[in-house]
Amino acid sequence: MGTISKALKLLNYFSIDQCEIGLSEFQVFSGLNKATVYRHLCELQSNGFIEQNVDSKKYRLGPSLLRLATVREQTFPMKVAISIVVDKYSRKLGELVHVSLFDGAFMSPLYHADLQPHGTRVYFNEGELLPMHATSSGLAMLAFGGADILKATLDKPLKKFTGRTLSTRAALKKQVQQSLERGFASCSEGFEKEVFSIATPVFEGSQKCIGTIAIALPLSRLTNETEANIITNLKLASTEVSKTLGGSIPTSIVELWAQ
Amino acid sequence: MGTISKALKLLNYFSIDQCEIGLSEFQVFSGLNKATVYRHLCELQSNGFIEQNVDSKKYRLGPSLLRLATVREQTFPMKVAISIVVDKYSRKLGELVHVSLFDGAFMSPLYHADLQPHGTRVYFNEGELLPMHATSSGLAMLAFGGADILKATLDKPLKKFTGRTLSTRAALKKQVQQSLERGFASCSEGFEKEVFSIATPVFEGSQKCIGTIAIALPLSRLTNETEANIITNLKLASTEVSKTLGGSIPTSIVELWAQ
DNA sequence: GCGTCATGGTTCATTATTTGAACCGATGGT
DNA sequence: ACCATCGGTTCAAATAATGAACCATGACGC
Repeated sequence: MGTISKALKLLNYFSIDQCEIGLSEFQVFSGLNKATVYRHLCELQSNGFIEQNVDSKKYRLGPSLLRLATVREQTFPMKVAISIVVDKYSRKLGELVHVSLFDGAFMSPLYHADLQPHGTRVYFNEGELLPMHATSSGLAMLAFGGADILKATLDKPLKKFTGRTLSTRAALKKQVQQSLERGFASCSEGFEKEVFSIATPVFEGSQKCIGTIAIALPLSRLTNETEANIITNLKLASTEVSKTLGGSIPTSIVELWAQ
Repeated sequence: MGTISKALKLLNYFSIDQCEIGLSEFQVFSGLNKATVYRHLCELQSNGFIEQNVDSKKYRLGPSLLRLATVREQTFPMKVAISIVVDKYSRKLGELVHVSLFDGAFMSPLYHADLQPHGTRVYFNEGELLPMHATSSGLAMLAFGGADILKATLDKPLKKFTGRTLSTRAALKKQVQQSLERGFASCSEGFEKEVFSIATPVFEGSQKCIGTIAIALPLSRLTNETEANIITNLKLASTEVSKTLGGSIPTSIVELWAQ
C-alpha cells in the first residue's frame, strides 16, 4: 500500500460519533509510526482535508471535502440514478427498499422508497446511520467490504438495540461468515423490533463493495415464499445498481448466487 | 511538497464544468510525469476519491467524498450556519454574496446566494476554485491570512484571466498592502469581465483568518453610494460569520474599520 | 512542589518507495 | 498504411518516506 492510501485511510476513522481524533488515537487505530501519522496529518491539513481544533489539538474533517462533494453531486447525481432502480424494486416487491453506502463506521442511507401502501409500515429515517452489526445492510457490508471493516467493527463495543441484536463477537463473526457463504445477509429484529431485512452487496468499478441494497418489512408479512422471491429480486437489483455505479458483481458472488 | 499533497491537488482540477479528466489532461495540468500521475490516480481510485468512466477512461470524483462531507457537515455544520448570514446579506444588499475558505492554494467557495432577481447576474460556480491574485476574496485572504500565503502565491506564476488581472508581483503586493490598510479588498474585472467584487476577512477561534465573505456585482450597477453601503454591510457580515465560527474580528481590524 | 504519565511535535540516519524516460498496445483520424 | 494520441507498464536511479529516540508541555496523584 502506497503513502497516499495510508494517508487517505486515516480519514476513514472519522464518523458521526468519532468526529475529532488526536495524533495518538490515529497512531493506535492505524498501527503506523507516530512521526508518519503526524506528517500525513500535516499534509491532509495543508490541503484542507482535515483541520485542527486549536484547543484540544485534535483533528476533524476539513472544508475541502464540502466543495469536492458538491462538484461530485452536481456532475454525477448518483442518487437520481439509483432512485430509479430502488423505486422499481419497491413497486415490484411491494416493500421498503433502500440503498446505503458505507460511511467509515456505519451504513449511510443514500435513498429509500416504500411505494406500495400497507396497513403496517417499516419506519425508515434517511438521516439516521445504520449500525454494522445490527442491520442486514451492515452484515452484508461486513461480509463483502473487506477484512478491515470487520476488524474495525469488532474492535468497538456492539451496542444492543433489541433483545435479538448480535452482541457478541463470536455471534457476529458467525453471521458474517454465513452471509459470505450465502451471498446475502439477513437480519431479524436486530435494530428495530418486528422488522426483518435482507441485503445484498453493491459494487462500484474495480469490484469494490461500497454499499448495499436492502429490503425491510414487518416480520408479520414474512413467509418462505416472499423470502425466496425477495432474495431472487435483490440479486437482480444489486446487479442493476452496481451497473449504474459503473461496477459489477464479482464473478465469485455471481457463481454463489447461481447455485 | 510531499507525495500526498501532489495526489490531493489532482482533485482540485475537477470543477462543475470540468467533471471528467483524463490521464494526459492531468499530466498537462499538473506538470507531473505521466507514470506518477497514473499511480496517484490509481491510489485515489482505490480509496473511492475518484472513479473511472469505463467507456471514456476518464476520471471523475468518487463517492467517498459524499460520505466524508456528510460526516463533516453533521458534526461541524459550518455550511448551514453560514448560509443563514449569507442569505440575509444577499437579500439586504440585493446582490450575490458568498463565503469562501482558504484551501491551501485557492479560495474554495463554501456557500453563495443571489436572492434578488436582476436583469443581469454574476455567474458564480460553487464548484470552481477562485485564484488568490485575481479575486477580492483572494486579495483579502492574502492581506489577512498571514505572510506565508502571500509568499506561496508570489512564488507561482500569476495567470492572467482578463486584461485587468494583477499579473506582476509588484502590483499584487501593492493591492494586498492597500487591502491591509483599508480592512477590505476590492477587485474590478480581475477574474471575469464586467464583474466587480469586494471582500472582508472571516476569522475562526484564536483570531486566525480562514476565509472571506464577498459580494460580486456587475460593474454597471456599481455607484459610490452602493459601494459605501456594501463596505459597511460586509463588515457587519464578516463579524457575524466569524462569530458563527467561534471566532471574532481582531481588535486591530475593528479599529481600522471604525475610522 | 515534585515526579510520573500521556500528549503533540521534532530530528536524522537508514531504507524503501517514488519517480521518469522509454516503451507497449489500442484507437481514431488523414 | 501511416501518424498522432490515448491509457497503461517497466525498471534502474534518485528522492522522499520512515521509525527509534528525543523534546516540550500539561494533567494528575502524592
